[in-house]
Amino acid sequence: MGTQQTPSFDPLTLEVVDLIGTVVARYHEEYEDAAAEHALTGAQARLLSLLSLEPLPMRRLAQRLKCEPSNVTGIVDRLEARGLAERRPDPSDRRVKLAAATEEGRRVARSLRLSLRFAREPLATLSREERMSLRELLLRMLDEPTGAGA
Amino acid sequence: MGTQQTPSFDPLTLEVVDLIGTVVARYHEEYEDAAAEHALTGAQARLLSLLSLEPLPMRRLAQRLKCEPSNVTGIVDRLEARGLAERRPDPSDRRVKLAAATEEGRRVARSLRLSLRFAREPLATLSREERMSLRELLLRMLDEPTGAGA
DNA sequence: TATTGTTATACTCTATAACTATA
DNA sequence: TATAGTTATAGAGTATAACAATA
Repeated sequence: MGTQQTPSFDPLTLEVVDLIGTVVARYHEEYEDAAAEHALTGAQARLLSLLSLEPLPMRRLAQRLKCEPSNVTGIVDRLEARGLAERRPDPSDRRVKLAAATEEGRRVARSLRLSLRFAREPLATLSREERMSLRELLLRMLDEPTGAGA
Repeated sequence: MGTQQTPSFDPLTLEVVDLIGTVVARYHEEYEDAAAEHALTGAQARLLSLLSLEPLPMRRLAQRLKCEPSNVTGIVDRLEARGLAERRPDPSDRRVKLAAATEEGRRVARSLRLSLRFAREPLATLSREERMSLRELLLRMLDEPTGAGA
């Protein structure tokens, strides 16, 4: 509306925001590449990575992936068709289906994790002390839940 | 190949990588939300943001967005249908079409940029000195082009 | 002959709404 | 009645291949 209130957009902040944007772009690129190397889409890779830790109800998967439950059906379908995931009944609630990674699925997930070069290369140039600094700064950044609004 | 070389996956590095993943997720979420508030998809928002700086050939847009040129056709089509972008001939090469943001498109792009809360809120908790430290660390991280490979 | 942009095609992801089977 | 998962549908992004216009 009309006059903007100039929200702390000083040059330094803008530069840092831009750098974060670059990190985000790089991260995504490498994640998609790593997924593609395993013939997985990004969504499939993310879902399989979740399942490699523990079986989860379809509903929970949707929450984790921040998408509608109907989408999870299709993604799990495709992983299941390739033998990377399976559906199991939940003994305590017969409405629930637990999605779980197969042994092959866990193997692929581990391979995917290891192929994420982002983990070693960019951070490899940082010393242990610098990594600790970075950890602190990122923690501070992510601290407030969603911002106190106005 | 074969035996993995255990790429410096110490606890600290893993934690930092995880934090970066969280930042990436948060950034994307907020970007998508900001785009949706303007009735734009993420891809449309990214393309429009590029055009708000300068007109670009379709081919260049594809390179910037890291996608195939055929996809750009559709995205620009949708922006054009809403009066946010337009195609112009390139005087120097009649094969080329320059995509450009309309005045309305630039207005939306600016509004989008301002609504990216990620710029102020997470960084607002950091002092100027801390922001400078963060900038240095991020620059160091992004320094090496793509990793020296093997 | 090579390049630019487009079209046609197919697949995946996405949200919405309606459906089923449980609870 | 409420919830979990699915299906059906439609829109958008994506890559591939083939095409017209231009270089």
